[in-house]
Amino acid sequence: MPPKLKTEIERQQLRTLIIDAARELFVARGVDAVTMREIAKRIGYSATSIYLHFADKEALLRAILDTDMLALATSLKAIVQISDPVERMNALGRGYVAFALMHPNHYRLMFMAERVPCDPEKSNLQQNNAEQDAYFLLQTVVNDVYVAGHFREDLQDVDLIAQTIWAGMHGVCSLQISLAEDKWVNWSEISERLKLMQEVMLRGLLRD
Amino acid sequence: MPPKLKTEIERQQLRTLIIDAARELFVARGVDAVTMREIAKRIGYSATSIYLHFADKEALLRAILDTDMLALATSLKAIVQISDPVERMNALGRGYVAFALMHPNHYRLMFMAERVPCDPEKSNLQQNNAEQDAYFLLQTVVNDVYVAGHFREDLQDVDLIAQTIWAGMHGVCSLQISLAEDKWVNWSEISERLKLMQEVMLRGLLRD
DNA sequence: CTGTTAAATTAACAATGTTAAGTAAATATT
DNA sequence: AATATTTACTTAACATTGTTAATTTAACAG
Repeated sequence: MPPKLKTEIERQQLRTLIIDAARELFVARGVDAVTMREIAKRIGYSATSIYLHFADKEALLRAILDTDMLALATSLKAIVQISDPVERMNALGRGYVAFALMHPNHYRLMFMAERVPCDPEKSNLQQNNAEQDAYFLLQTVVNDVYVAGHFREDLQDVDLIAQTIWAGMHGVCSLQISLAEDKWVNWSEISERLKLMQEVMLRGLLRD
Repeated sequence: MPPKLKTEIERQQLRTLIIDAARELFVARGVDAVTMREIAKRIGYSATSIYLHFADKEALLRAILDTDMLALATSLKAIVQISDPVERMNALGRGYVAFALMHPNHYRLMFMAERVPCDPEKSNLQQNNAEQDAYFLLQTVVNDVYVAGHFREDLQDVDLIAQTIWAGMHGVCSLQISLAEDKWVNWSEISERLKLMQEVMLRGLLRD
């Protein structure tokens, strides 16, 4: 019962259907816990049909990650309107953390999983396009603060500063995502942990 | 061919043998990539024998994590000899990061994996014993700095400070472990990223 | 009308975590 | 000493998984 000869558009639609179904399941229960058969069933196809669109489960995951990276960049796009560079940088951090905590399982797949998430070679996203590349957006925003002369004078490496800010935000997010339920630690409120991390970053990086 | 009636000590030895073999394989290739049959083969038993000592693969992993947590605490034990509280806190951070980067796959299992790593109920480790509980050691060291009056005066919550320091160190370590090979980002040297994070933490948390 | 191709399916495989059933030796009981 | 039970293990077996091969059905081309 093959309804035959699909247009390129129809093929893309099915591809997207698979991606969306798979993402929903991956995010809800983790990549390893979701079977190809289950994804297929969800959209009314047999498991093997997925292999007509993706080489294997890994390739399917990569395609999902691509769209999630785009979603992150898109969710941060609006902050470029903020005129004060330091306030813009703060807003970027807040936006990043908001995305991470609102979509913890996406975030886990994107930045915490075993697989390397992004390779410009294998991605459809445009590197160094602020609308698609959140890291480039961070670089840009940090560079603006640098050019405005707000960082301490011994800090001259924009990449290094950006990566340190990222590490600080990522540390808060990933500890929360991995260990929030951990009974061993008496966790403070996530909002307080985030607030203190941002203060520490600003005090540590900016001129007095 | 059962060589029969083992003493409790012999049972413990076999248990440890399984744990050590499993850890070596898990660390080398990841939990999901290693099969129970493979672990068993490595020590000359059949796969089902493992189930006489561990309920399932998850329980085996938990037992491994317990011993790794102990290894972390043990590797940090020596820093308590440092008399200056701030220097002691610095050394703790350096030691933590050194452990993470020297044993990245252990670290991944301990703090980055999907499973909640520690629950005092299910662990054999003693919580609040600095020789077994690295988080307690961190709390203690941070508290010493607090009591010595070195933190900014608006910082009154030792747990919150400790968790923020942990987040900063964890951010550097986990980004490195997950994304060091990522071609998307032009990474600075890990040593520089670590150094800047420590500076930022100190400037951000301590009195001027 | 016939042959080729496209889009899907069902069958089949090897591998995996795990459980069930079996076996042989040491111990316990009579 | 003979038998029964327990212990420590093994082999068989199962259901599930990712994936490939073989098959089906329908649309299109000539």
